[in-house]
Amino acid sequence: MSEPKENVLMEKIVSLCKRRGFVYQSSEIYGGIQGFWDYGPLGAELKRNVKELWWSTMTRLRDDVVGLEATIIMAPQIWRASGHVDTFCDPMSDCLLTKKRFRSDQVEAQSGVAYHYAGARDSVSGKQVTDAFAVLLPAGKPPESARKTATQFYQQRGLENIELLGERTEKVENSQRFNPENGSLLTEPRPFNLMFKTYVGPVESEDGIAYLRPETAQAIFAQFKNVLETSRQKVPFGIAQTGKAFRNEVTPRNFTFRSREFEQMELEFFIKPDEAVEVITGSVATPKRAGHPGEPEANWGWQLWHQYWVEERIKFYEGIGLPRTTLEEYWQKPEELAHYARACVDILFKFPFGTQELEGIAARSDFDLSQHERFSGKSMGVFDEELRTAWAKLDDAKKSDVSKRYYEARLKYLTKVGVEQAKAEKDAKEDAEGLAKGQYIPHVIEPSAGVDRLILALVANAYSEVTSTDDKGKSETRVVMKFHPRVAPIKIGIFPLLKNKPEIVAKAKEIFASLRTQMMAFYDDGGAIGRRYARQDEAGTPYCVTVDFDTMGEKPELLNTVTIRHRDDGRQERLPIAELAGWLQARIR
RNA sequence: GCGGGCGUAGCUCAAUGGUAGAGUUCCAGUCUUCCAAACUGGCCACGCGGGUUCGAUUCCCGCCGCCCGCUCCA
Repeated sequence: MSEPKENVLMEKIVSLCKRRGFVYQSSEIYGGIQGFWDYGPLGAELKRNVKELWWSTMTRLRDDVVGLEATIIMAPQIWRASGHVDTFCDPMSDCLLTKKRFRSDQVEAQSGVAYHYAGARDSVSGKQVTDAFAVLLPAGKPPESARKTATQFYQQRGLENIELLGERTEKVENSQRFNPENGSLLTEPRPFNLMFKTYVGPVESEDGIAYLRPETAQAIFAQFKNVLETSRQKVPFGIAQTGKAFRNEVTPRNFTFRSREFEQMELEFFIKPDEAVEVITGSVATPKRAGHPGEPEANWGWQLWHQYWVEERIKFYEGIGLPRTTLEEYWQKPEELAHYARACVDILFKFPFGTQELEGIAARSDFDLSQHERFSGKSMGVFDEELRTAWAKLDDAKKSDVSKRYYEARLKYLTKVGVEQAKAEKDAKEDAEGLAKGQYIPHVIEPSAGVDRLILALVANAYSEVTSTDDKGKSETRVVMKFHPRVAPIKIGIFPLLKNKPEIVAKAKEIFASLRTQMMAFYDDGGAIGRRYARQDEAGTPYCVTVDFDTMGEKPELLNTVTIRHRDDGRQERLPIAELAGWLQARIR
């Protein structure tokens, strides 16, 4: 699993990130803080580029997606409706003997006789330990085995010649307090709340408790009706949002991969329930083959929409320089799916520390909007004129068939979330009647990506080393960050060939002044030309131009031209200064 | 949260119970005709806090952080 070589690569990447100003540890001068990372000058540009590309791909270049920018702290009821208050708060217990960790509520219940000990004493040194311990034995097993386990426990605490103290027994029925594997007592269940808590208002009282959002998505659901009414969009359409989210991870690991403060890029794409599609178009289209299904059609059911977004997202990754060979698709198995999800595809990237998730594309049915409808008491349904018109033209058999299926789907949701049977049936019936009038709660496809993970993937993918040997036989290794020009932090480096020739310097500065209004450009006249190229290679700058004597007209036919040097192969070509901006724009867009 | 390893310039690595040294990077300068050239000068470090000691970067303890494993990952 953890080849030393992969570790070394990760260490090099972390080191380069710091050296070149991509990523620093947060609060480093105070010793750092676990799970928090800052982006330096190059990292900030890289991240901005990635977010802007996502934003324009997902919203500006599409007719059917609009944006939202919601607050990080929202009404705490949102997190009850979404389920985060419950599922983010798992009680945990550790085995006192082996330190193995358990979800307290998922420990297999056991019965038998518990042997309690108040402590132990070393019969030779006289040293005493007063930690309490207990072992559960199945009924009928000899007490000796409990004493043996307890002896191990006290040996770990530094005693050698164990004399157990205060043994007493107790009958235990269906207890979850003992390790099923060895009978050892577990620690008291301790809550692990993964949501960061804070207080709104000056008084830190229970009433003021609020949470930093653990995902950006819920705001989209909470604002769904407002966006629908003000954006002139109709289902199917999407709402996109990027922003910070916070999770108090048990173990932040792998550099920035699992951070406690991180940024997400999420789309909630709302679609009609399959029953509505069927009524309107006569039948529901389902996936025919793997790969991109093409431009959306009115008869697409949720499965085609899901496949469409998986392929759109992979296309996006390819477009910013993550080849398909570095990615993996993982279709979650039915038993792995969250209870509300119908399907979920993870897009994974082959990180040096393992193949890990970049983005999840979940088909979440109408779960989220339904939850907010129940918890807020506000309708999350939409009215669909097309559906009402089409419904009127159906024959009675079809009406009753579709109606029944919609009723069953709604009933299934309502009973699953714990609505009492009689009320669930009544509500599901109302929902089915609503469908006949053109009303439904939209279903949703959710492509949800982690910005920081993507940055790390781009950095890992770009990292490459070039070893060259000079004529003295001394070899050295240089790092080249092969970012796609679209995401590269600096697009162009501009150098005067010589620093001490004022006219060359002035010309280079002139080019810099003109290009920097259009793209991230960097002027450098420090050190030898080769050193400047090497510095830009480490920053991942795809192109560098150099102003030389020919630019100034030493060879008249080359007047006002510059050399442009390619990062990945060192190749150079000559271009008129006037064409430079256009040449670059064509490559960084 | 548990167990193991680690913590010296930005980076790579030394030495030491008695005021920390090199290479490289970086900055300034001389010199320059396209891939980390040379020379000169300069900046910069014992993670933090206790303890032992006349004196601690070195020994001990605690904390913090990083790496690995366990656990967790809606």
